[in-house]
Amino acid sequence: MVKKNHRRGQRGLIEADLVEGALLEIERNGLDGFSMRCAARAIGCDAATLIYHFGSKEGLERAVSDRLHGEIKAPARRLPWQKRLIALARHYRRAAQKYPEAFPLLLRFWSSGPRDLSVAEIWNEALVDAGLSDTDIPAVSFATYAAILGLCTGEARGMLGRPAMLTDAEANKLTQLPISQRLVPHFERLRADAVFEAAVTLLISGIEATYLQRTNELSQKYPSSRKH
Amino acid sequence: MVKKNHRRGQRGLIEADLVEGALLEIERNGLDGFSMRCAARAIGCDAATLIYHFGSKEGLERAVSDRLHGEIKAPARRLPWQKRLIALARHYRRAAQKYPEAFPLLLRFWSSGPRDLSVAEIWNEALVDAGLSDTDIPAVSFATYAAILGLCTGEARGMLGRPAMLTDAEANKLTQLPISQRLVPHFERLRADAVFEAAVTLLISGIEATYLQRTNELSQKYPSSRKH
DNA sequence: CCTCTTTATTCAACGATGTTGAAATAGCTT
DNA sequence: AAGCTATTTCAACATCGTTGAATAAAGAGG
Repeated sequence: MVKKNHRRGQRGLIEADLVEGALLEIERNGLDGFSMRCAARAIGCDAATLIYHFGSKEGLERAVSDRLHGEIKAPARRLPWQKRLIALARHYRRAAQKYPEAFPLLLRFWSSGPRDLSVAEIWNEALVDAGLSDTDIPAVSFATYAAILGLCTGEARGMLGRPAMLTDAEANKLTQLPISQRLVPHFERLRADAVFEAAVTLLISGIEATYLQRTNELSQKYPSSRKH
Repeated sequence: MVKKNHRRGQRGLIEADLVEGALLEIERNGLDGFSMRCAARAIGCDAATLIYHFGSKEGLERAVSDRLHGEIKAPARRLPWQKRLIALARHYRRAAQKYPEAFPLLLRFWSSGPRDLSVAEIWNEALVDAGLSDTDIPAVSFATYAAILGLCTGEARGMLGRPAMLTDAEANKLTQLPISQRLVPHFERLRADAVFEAAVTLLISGIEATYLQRTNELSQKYPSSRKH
């Protein structure tokens, strides 16, 4: 909460508080229900103040998105590239779990903030250390990043918490879909952790299989975790 | 356009036209600028009519999302599982290119419509034919689907069209990021096709490497495409 | 200490939005 | 023809994002 009617008219510095308040408000009211006026009231200022600092509602949301990128910590450089990518992915996932409502903003303002340049650097560096050529890296970097973001967004939106089927119409339709019907109990038993691990393993072993020789020493030293 | 002041009060059937009009309006005005009143005017009806049919703005958007799923055609079952997954992914990508503004709705209303149950069936069937066990499929299905959706959303949002860096502040920051700086020309030369191919190849060869024996006959008969 | 300038905040107002309840209308059934 | 029901419209409401003028605080220079 910013102190009101006190030391007004001073420079920046408190913008971080405004962003933090907006983030909190998004988590309280949802991304759709988020409004400048409610956020301003919760923070203790006027809606026009937020517009003054961030230009528009979109500007504020962009700032919140950038704030979320602050949750991503750089992994130790001595780690093998696989573990570095996994660490980054875990940070994104943790951010998605901590701020599920605001997380989709990352997909909306992808690569438009200053902070994610730093993340991209670490990401690309890991791919360099993996042995990929400079010409291959951009596509792989983009693809893996999109995959992780999509995955975390899906988990944040609660795509696998609830029972997949609810409506009667859907239940009826399900009887005509043999595979899906057979898999229902497995889908119900699905843990979010398993999905995340599967995705990360898929991506990393995909990189190894596609771009690296099988006998690569890194691949042997730190083999991608294989299911049982 | 629904005829106005003419044959009013008749049953359903034209709901598809309302959805189509809303989809067109979203593509014209963007997802953020999309409003019930504008859509209604473009369609030729009142905003309240849309609420009557879809319950709310969110209901209409959900219907549009379901309409988008209609763009996904089932691939021939005789194809090997890899080609089937690739075909599905291509359909999503085409939908993202055809309706870039509306496409993010798919991430928003993931697995809440009736149509995507059919898509899920095909998706899961491909994984069954790949030789995955029933216990492994849900996680892999979810992970790959999230990855494809994230990727197409990224492309639809235009994440790789424009030059990655614009601001002076960002350009300055870039000088301290050696890897990213070195990769800039490669990122500028990046084609969207390459990103998509890289992602799909990564996922499929990841599945093969993680869940299948190397000597699997399918993997030899239809090897995942390797870059040059 | 006063004054001037710059920066930050508030207030009132505007047009537009999503949604609602009552009223009106068209088609179907009897 | 009359009644019924499903559909559409209209008017109204509260709320939204944004703007421009007014105001207050802090810093600079004398």
